[in-house]
Amino acid sequence: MNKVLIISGPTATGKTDLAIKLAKQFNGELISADSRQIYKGMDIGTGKDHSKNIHINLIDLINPDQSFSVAQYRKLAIEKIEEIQNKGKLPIIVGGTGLYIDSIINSNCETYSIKPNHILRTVLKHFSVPNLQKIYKFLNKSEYIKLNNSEVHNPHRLIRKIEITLSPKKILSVVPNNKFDYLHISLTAPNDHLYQKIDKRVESRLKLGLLEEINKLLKKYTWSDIGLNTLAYKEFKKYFAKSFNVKSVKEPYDATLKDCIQQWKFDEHAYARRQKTWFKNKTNINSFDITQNLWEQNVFETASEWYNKP
RNA sequence: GCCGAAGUAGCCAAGGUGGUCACGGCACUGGUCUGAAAAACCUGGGAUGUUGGUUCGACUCCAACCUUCGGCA
Repeated sequence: MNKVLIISGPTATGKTDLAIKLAKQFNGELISADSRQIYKGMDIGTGKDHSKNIHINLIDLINPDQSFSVAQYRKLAIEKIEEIQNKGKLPIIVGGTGLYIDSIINSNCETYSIKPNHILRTVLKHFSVPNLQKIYKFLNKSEYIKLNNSEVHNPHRLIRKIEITLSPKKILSVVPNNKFDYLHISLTAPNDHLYQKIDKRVESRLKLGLLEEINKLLKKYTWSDIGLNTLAYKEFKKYFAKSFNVKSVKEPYDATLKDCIQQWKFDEHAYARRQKTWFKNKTNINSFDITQNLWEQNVFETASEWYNKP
């Protein structure tokens, strides 16, 4: 048995709920593909709101001040998939981090074998984008001219390209290409529908005590810690800078708090759009619009057919 | 009712001695992507309150009207 079921889609489409139902149906076990739920202590903002008696793998892995990357995720996820398969169960990957999902099923990227060069990154971090462009152009002109307009202005990507070029390991070790028999189900919905759901969820997360959670995190961590550069947290930086003793959300909201909340909503909308773009253009995806009738029934039919096929 | 100020995209907002119908930001839209991805980047559409007047030509000047804000009644 080499099957893996994948449930993806933009935020607020009900991926986890669906995955839990499918897990019951097909004797499955969940693996998260979520780049933020890996952080311990960041629960309300990242939406770890599933019931306690559902076990989800690959969440709560590290503290918000620790770094993590897709290459590490890939390794852990593949190990976990095999472990679950060996138990005779169906691994179900569920999450909205498209890059993480792709690292499992489209593992054609040999650069995963090139580790970050922290010294280099620390230096390059201070360079302007035009200077990074010059450096990369100097090092590898033929690759440089292939960069598209968005890549060439993206400092992260330029630094990584430089890092790869300078890596002593010129002949890249071949990353084993894991060929799982996977079914990729992706949920989607029109933007307006998602925005409404997102806005409601924002309000409910505030009521659940998001601000208290942030307060608690700030006792151990700072805004410059990488984990706090996350939707639902970073927007409140302004508010916490202003008032240190935030106890709870009181209505009517203070003006600064109101701005933070509005910004959070907008950021979530933009995030959902980016996710849709990512999944829209992937091949081999079965897409289901959750505003259509019978979508869930259709998902179960598709999944059953795939699951029962030898 | 009177006096003053202001009316530029869904919101905030720049501008000029009248001259290719107008800077930005947010929102919204589409896209990029492989060891930071809830990140970081790229792209697109949309506007001069209304009606007249002056002028070769007005968003810019003038008048009236409408609306908003402040002050006085």
